[in-house]
Amino acid sequence: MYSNCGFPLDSRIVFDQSTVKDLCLWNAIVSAYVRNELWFDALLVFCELLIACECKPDNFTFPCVIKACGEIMDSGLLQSVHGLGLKMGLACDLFVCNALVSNYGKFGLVMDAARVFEHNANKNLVSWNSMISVFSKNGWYGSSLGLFGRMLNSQEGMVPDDATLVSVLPVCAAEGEIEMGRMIHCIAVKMKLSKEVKVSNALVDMYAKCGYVTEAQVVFDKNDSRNIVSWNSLIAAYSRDGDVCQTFNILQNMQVKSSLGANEVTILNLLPVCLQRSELLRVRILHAYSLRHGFQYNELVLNAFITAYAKCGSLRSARNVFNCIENRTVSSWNALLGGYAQNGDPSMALDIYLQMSSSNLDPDWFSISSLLLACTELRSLRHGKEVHGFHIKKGSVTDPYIFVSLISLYTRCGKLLCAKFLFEGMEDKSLVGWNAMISGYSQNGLPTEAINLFRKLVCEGIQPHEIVITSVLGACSQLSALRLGKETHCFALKAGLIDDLYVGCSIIDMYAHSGSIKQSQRVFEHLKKRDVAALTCLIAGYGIHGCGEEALYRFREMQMLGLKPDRFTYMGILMACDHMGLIEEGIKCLNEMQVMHGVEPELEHYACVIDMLGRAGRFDDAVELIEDMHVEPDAAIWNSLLSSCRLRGELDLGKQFAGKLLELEPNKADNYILLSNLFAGSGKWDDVRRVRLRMKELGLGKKDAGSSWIEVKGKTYNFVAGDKKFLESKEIQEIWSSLDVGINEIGYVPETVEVTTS
DNA sequence: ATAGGGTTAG
Repeated sequence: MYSNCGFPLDSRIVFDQSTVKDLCLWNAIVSAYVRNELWFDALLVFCELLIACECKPDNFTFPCVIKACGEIMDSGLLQSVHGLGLKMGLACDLFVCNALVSNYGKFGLVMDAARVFEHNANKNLVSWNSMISVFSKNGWYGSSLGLFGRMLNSQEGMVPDDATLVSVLPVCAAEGEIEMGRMIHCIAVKMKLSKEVKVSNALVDMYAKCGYVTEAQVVFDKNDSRNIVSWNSLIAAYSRDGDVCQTFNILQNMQVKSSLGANEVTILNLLPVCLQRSELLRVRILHAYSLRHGFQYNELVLNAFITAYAKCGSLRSARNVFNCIENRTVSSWNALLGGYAQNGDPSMALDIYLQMSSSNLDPDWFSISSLLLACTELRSLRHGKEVHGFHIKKGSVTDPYIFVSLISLYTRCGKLLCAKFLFEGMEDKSLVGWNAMISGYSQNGLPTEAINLFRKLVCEGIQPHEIVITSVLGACSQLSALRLGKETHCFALKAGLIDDLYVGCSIIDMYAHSGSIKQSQRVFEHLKKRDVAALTCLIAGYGIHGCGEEALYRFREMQMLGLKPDRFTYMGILMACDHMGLIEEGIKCLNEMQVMHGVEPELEHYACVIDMLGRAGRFDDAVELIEDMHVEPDAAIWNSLLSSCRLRGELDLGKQFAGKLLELEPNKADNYILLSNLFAGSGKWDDVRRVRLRMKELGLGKKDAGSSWIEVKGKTYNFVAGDKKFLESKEIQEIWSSLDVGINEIGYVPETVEVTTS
């Protein structure tokens, strides 16, 4: 009697006072403890029962004990109890079997659960549901759906209930099995289960995870009984879709229409959609709300805030959240580590890793993955190799993420053979893996290899996605391979990937680099959505083609449309100005980028303007600008000034610039050649000899030979200066001679004083 | 029934 009132202590007294203890009494006390979640007490009484030997536990005792084993997370004990049950001949009992199945499942012992399930001769609905759920919760998705099918076709005529549907729907969600999901939706409607809150919520979740946000919304709208889980699922749907506005609209609706407040899960669903600087305020508001509601004790919430703050550009706030965590787990460290690695402070990421190791925590695969990203960003092969070594030492689990990160690390550090070795060793090469390798080739100036690998990918019957197309277009662009580029453009059209903004940009860029700015413009005009990046590509394209005016026009148009130019846009416009010698416009752009759009000029931006000034002979202005910069000038800047001095015969200034250049790059042959050409231009032959002697002393080889190539009927021909391979062909020689004559007639006088060593 | 952190691209 007491056992039902939540006073196990009282029932214990009654129990202890009884002189004759029958099984009924034992069972009452065991189940009282279980009901009150006093698992250890339940197990102790069970032991007492066994020791007392007065009576044998039955098919009511066992399920209680099995549940207790599951709750205290002791799989060994569970197995012992199972053995005992077998000995007592209870292993075939329906209730014992069902309890065993779900508790084996809890420990991930799926095979053991399945064995018990199959062994059970009289399965009821709970048996089927339990097994389906065990498969589903342990990631055995195929088996879960398979068993669901078996259940529908079973001879016992099993009819699924809400619990069944709620177990299989997450499987469809995880596997993106929209067809199966729809079928289950039909079953739910037919059986009048679709209005059950749990079923309806699971449906919303399933549609959302399969990418059908509208359908998720429809299911949500059709059901009037909603709880916080329903709202959370819908919020998650829009958040996953990256729709910031809708995500927060739903939140507002939830608060207004149903007067429900956000809980921890709501926050966890809201935060991932905040991944831009512009969402920082939202994160701060959510943070304040969370503090007010005591969510700061939830580890998941804190980690999510660290990530969100980092993504929104406030690494300081991310750090503050982290500092407030009392019991830091590997996950908390990982959140911070990833925050620094992904958001522009890779060296801090390495620092965090050291701190993490010294606080006795063992980095896991997530940590390694972030570390590799940091090393890649830093182009630090040394650190990268260390991390790789550490990963191998840890047992080197073949995690696809790690593989891809390693490939990316090695390609970014120019070690393509290492990358290729890893790529070929990948068991199932993911699309991302293919892309890492393809873009690796492309980034290292090996566009032909990139395209060949892409062909291989298509031949293997893999369907490429937007990102791969972007990489391939980048390779085409480098080759100026118009035909190949067009082919890729068509491929993207056919594959329906053309509406992606990145793809659009790459196509514009590819046509511009392949000599067809008209095509770039046409592609741009046909874009469904024009963003900053697309306009930037077009502006840069105009720059390449010497259309400075058009570039400036588009640049103004962009601002009128209310689009904010970014650092890439400024790079494009400055290069266009540089190309056309539009110095004043260039200087104006440089001056306004910080003031008007908050884009801080980087070295490349300065380099462009300095190059312009140098070409115009305004060396004083150039030097003044260098002194004003808040960054140290790099070799490229001195190189460009030195080149300008050579063209203008500015010997003394040139020598100064050369000094700076050689300080930074003392071992590059090209720099010495440039200096020697400066001397040659002024007839200082002694100095020329001196420079060349110095080169010999330093053991510097020849300058890289300049080369050019052209695509004719799909075949690419390479030309290197001094190459006799093609010039032997009579036709080419004849054309060349006539060009030579023509160019002289217009007044071109070739410069012959330069001395090259090639 | 809803719940995190990592990989590829300009």
